[in-house]
Order: sequence, then structure tokens, then C-alpha cells
Amino acid sequence: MPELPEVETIRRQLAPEVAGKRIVSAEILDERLTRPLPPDPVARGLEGREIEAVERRGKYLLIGLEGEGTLALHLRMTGNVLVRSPDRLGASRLYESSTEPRFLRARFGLDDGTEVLFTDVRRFGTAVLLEGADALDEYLSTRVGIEPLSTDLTPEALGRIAEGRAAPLKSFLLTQTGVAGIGNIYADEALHRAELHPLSPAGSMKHEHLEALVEGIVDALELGLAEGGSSIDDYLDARGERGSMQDEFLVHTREGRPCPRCASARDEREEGVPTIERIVVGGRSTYFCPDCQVKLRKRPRRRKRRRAAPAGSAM
DNA sequence: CGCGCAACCTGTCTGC
DNA sequence: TGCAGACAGGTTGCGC
Repeated sequence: MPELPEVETIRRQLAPEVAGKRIVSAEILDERLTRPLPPDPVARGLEGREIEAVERRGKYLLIGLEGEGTLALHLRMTGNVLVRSPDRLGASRLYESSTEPRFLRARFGLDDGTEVLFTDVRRFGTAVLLEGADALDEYLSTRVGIEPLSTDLTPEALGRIAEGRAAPLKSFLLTQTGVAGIGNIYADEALHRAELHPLSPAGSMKHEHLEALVEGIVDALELGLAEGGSSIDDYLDARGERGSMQDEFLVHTREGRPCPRCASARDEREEGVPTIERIVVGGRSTYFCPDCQVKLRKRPRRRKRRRAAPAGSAM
């Protein structure tokens, strides 16, 4: 579930609720959360420690602790982080419920009564306690690459990591050590914006494609952030509320619907508008418009003229 | 080293 | 109604 916009939404809500407060209790309720290490040392390492900051790298939520420690949380597919502050009871569905959320995997209590809850249906989520700046850097160095909403993401930088790659663009975008934070939703949305075919080899992009893809990535992620993330199924923000990005999808989960770009390009005529297709790439559902998302050739050597008229697939 | 795919989990939905 | 099978936002480990 949570990709960069969802994790960043949680981070922004969590930070002001927990920064400067002290952890007075830490309960790891599911031992898989800290796998392969046992949960007890993690819980003991947290208790009594003050939270200094809440940051994010890729899809990792980083809880900065006094003494150079960091609790690195990853929500994987169905994880949620919820914050309950004592003075906000009744502010949302989450607070109204007096009962514990389902699938609770960890609970952290702070010195002013604030509670931070980690829930996760599928139990893929992880919590790692890293001591010292070096341990954090080492942990992240093999897991996350370029931060897409920073100035580090340029067409040149993207070109360097894509160079020589035969993997399809969709798989390339999902590789976190290249560009970090993009998941299945935003990969589809970025490729549509860039007018690139998900099966094009990553190494086939020329400068204009790299520029378009950078722009597509940034636009898709920023819209996701502005909408508070995508709630297709499980995702809720730190206050227990749904995001609204799912209402803004151009292609993701929209199989059979008209392509919004092609439709607006010829809005006078209703018929003949290409429709979104679903294929499987790297084992993941992939949605795209076969008409406006151009399939690039492996070698950028020969330039091929694109046909002007759409192949009339009757549908 | 790059790449594709199974595995890790549990819940929900669809079709017979 | 019951049940098998497909599918779900992510990452890792293994084999080629």
C-alpha cells in the first residue's frame, strides 16, 4: 500500500505529535515485526528515550531518537501508523473507537499520554532499531536510491542509473535502489504522464524521455501528496482518515476506461477513444494507454516514424 | 551484476 | 451457500 506520498503524509502528521516527547512504553506484539531479531531488545532500546525528529527516506519512516538512534519503520503492503493524542479524542473515527484497532502489531506510549500504533494485516511490515549515524547510513545505502522530490532527481541522474538496463521501465521504477519511493500506483501514473510504455527497456530512453519521466514522477508524487495519499483498500493516514488520490488516477485500476489524455485530445468525438489496458509486468498489475504511451526500441539508433492514426480496435 | 520469479502473510472478492 | 482460486499498495532471496 504505502508509497512515498502515503508515508510522507503520515510523517507530516506524526512529527508534530511526537517530536520532543519521551517514549515511556514500547510493546512489540508481533515478533515478526523485528525479524530476524527478537523484539525484546528493540522495545528495551526505545523505552525512556526522547524522539527528536521524524524523517523519511524512500518508503522508510525514520524515528530519530536521542543518542543517535533511529527506529526505521517500513509499512510494506498493509502497514499503518496511527497516532492517538490525549487532547484529540473524538476528532476522527480512530479516536472515537474505544476498542483497539484490529491487527495491532506494536504500541508505543509517550510521556504526555500520546499513543503511536502500528497495525498490519499481512504482517510484512518491519521495525529496525539502528544505533549511530553509520548504522543508519549503511542500512539505507543498500535499500534506497535517489529521493525523487529532491533536486537530486535530474534527467542526467536518471539517465545514469537507467543506462544499459534491459528491464522494462515499470520494473525499473519499482527498484528502490534506483529512484526511491515509487510503488505500483505511482509508477503507472508517472509513465502515463511521461507518455512512456511500461515495457520499454529502461536503457532505451533518450534525453527527451528522461526529462519527461522526471516530470511525470514529480507530478504524480506531488499530486499524491496534495491528495493525502491513495486509499484503494487499507491505507489510512496517521489520523485514521482516507486519502483521495484514488479519485485522481489517470490509469491505475482504470482498465477499460477511456484514456484521459487521448479523450481530451479529441473531445469532440466520443467514439474511437483508446481505452486503458491492464497487463502484468514483473508480476505486478500494470495499467497504461496503448495509444499514447510510446514503446521505445532497444537501440535508439534508428528513428522510427510513428503512425498518426490509431489502430481502430473496435471496442 | 542484472533480471525474473517465488516466497513471505492474511483478507476479500469472483466465479462455479 | 460453499469453496477454490485470483488478487492486493513491497521487498528479499534464489537461480540463471
